[in-house]
Amino acid sequence: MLISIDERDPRPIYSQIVRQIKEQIQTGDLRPGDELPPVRELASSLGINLHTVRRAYQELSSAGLASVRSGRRARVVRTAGSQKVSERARAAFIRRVRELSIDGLLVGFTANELRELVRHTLNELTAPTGQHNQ
Amino acid sequence: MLISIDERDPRPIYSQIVRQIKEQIQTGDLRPGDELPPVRELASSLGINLHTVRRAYQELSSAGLASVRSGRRARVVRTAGSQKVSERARAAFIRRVRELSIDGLLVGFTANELRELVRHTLNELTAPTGQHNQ
DNA sequence: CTTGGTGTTATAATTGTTCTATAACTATGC
DNA sequence: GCATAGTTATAGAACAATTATAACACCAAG
Repeated sequence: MLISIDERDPRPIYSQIVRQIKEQIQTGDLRPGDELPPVRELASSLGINLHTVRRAYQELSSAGLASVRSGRRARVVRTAGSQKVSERARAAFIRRVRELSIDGLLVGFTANELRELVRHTLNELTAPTGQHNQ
Repeated sequence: MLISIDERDPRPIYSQIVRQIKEQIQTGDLRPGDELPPVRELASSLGINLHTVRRAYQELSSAGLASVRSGRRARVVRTAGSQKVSERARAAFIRRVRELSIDGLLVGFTANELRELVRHTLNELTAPTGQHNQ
């Protein structure tokens, strides 16, 4: 489990953890059924409190990406990424896309550059290489 | 100046204001040189404190989108969107694109759906209609 | 059925952020 | 000078994030 905390990142620690685990799930570094480290273990290895890790696991659980249940180790859920998109989640996500697009344009990217950037990013994220699946 | 505050939105008020002004700049509702309302005026019209509005204006100023200087009205800066992308801003933005892409995939969108969503969003944002320019 | 490892719950204290409230200050334009 | 801006300085309330402790509940393995 490779997780690191960036002190300069203004985002909360639990959120950084969620982000990195999500990334590992998407890239295939974490596969369905894989165990996440125990909260105490990850906490002490990162030098943080167990509740901070717990909160991260809860977020993953709420997002339907991890199964955390008392007594058993937290695991990456088997159905990750294959669920149907709820209407609410869909609307929220579209808003995020719109906001990010606006920021990109205002920062100086052209629409074409943005389309290309997204295309490239998606290729990288969904390419068989690095997926570790099979 | 059409700004509204959503109590249910967990994001801070100043951040909601920034977001909406950015959007209006991008869509052309606010054009380079346009004046923003005085902090006290916008604050009272929204029923919030002047410092909250001030903070929003500061963020816009930091982002290079508004010129706010003592004694004069805050204005939308003329160079909005035409600046060169700094290497740091570029890297930060690419990270955001990657994160949003991962979230989209994990929520259940396909790569094609995401590309299409971005294409559609960018078209809407950069189409001549609604730009109010010229 | 006990034990060890796990997540969970409960409190509380600390720190930083957001928002409000007041008041005074400084800069600009007329 | 005066009115209209943004700015600075406190201060406090409310909330969020993090830490700290301790005990509790659940599960698998021996």
